[in-house]
Amino acid sequence: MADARPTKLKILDAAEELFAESGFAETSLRQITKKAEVNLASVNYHFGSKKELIQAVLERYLQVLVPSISEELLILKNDEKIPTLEKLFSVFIKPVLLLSKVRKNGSSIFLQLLGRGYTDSQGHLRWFFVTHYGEVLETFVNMVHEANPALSASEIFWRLHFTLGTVVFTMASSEALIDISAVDFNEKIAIEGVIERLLPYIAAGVGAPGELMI
Amino acid sequence: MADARPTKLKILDAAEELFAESGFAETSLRQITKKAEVNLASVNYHFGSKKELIQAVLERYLQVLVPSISEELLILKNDEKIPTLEKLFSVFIKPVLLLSKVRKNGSSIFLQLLGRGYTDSQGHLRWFFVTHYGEVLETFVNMVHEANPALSASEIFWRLHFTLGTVVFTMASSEALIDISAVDFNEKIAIEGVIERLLPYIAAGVGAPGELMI
DNA sequence: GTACATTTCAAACACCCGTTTAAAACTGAT
DNA sequence: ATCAGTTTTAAACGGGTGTTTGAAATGTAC
Repeated sequence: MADARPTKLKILDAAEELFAESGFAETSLRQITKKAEVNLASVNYHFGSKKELIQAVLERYLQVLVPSISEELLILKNDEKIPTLEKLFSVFIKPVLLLSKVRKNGSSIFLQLLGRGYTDSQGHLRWFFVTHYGEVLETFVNMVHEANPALSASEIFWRLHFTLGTVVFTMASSEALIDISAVDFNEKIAIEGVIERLLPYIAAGVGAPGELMI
Repeated sequence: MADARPTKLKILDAAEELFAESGFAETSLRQITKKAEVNLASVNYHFGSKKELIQAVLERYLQVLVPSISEELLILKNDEKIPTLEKLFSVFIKPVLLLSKVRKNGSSIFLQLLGRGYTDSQGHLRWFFVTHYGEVLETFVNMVHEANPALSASEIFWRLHFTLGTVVFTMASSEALIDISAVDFNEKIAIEGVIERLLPYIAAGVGAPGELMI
């Protein structure tokens, strides 16, 4: 039974799994093409370079995800009430979970890729993110500010970066964490469970009072 | 003017800076020995392997840091009152800031190294941490539970990992974040400033109410 | 000053990487 | 069946990696 998928797809599918598992730098084109059962040179033929393959892997998800998030943000924005932080962060949940319909384990893989993208100091990815999808991000930041006007712009900047760290780090190691949780606490949770636990944490963190006396 | 430091020290000093800057995997022994102005082979002669060099770099800090944290934890533990989460997390501040007396920019370098240690999926480091310094960690987790008994052990596990993610991610990229903050908000802050902003965030996150209805 | 142990050094080793090449195989239209 | 365009293939290229080697240099004790 031969695999009918076109080579380009086989490469993308194999690459995203390996990237999510081990990171971008640590995954070689030889591993990818072996898993995809295609020739080594086909990566450069179809994508040009490894860099462009990484971007193609991410773009396949972002093309679905970002418009969907953007849409939900607009709905919230057109409400008469200013949304709470919880509601605001919840905007990401449905679109992310929807990714699992696009591809098996899509949500989990994408979040792991996102984590890798930020931790594997691949400079070109930061640039890629903001130039392609910076607009939605800006809208979101503005709405966070509206939801919590007591905070200065600088404080929001820092807290959103703390939040990014939480999300990205958790998701990059989510498989290991889920395993530990299953063994140590007899709790079998899925990616939805992780998100469920994450939300109150980050909402409380971003919404914390401004100053702390030690 | 010849450099009088012994070769082993020269290597450690050069290595920690490059590791903090670019990560462990991304830093080659050739870069390190060039910066240290020593022969390439001397790393293997003095440390055995790159892996052991990485551990030696971290151990130099942990040897100072962990006993100091352990001591502060004991003081809190012997108090009659159960400490708040803020007080509990503050336990790390003084010991970490003290590292800058041991070596120039020690606090910042160590925190960046810690970040790299967790994100550069160097598996052997996780093992190294828990086998060498797991005891203090356990004490700390127990005290967090006492400070917030409403949370289940599993919830504490997750929230402390979220916190680790925040700290580690922030510190791994702290230089870039401090730069952005300086340019975008005209705010010149140092590592102490980052910690100051981090504390209320993680205290609020860990102390957040247990469940959230969406 | 000679003998011994430690440390330094340049060179080579074996291996893995991303990329390129040019020929071969396969397409689909005429 | 022929031809042009696309895709696949094996092999090689140039370069970087951590590590090892064996000789040279240095340090130390008698």
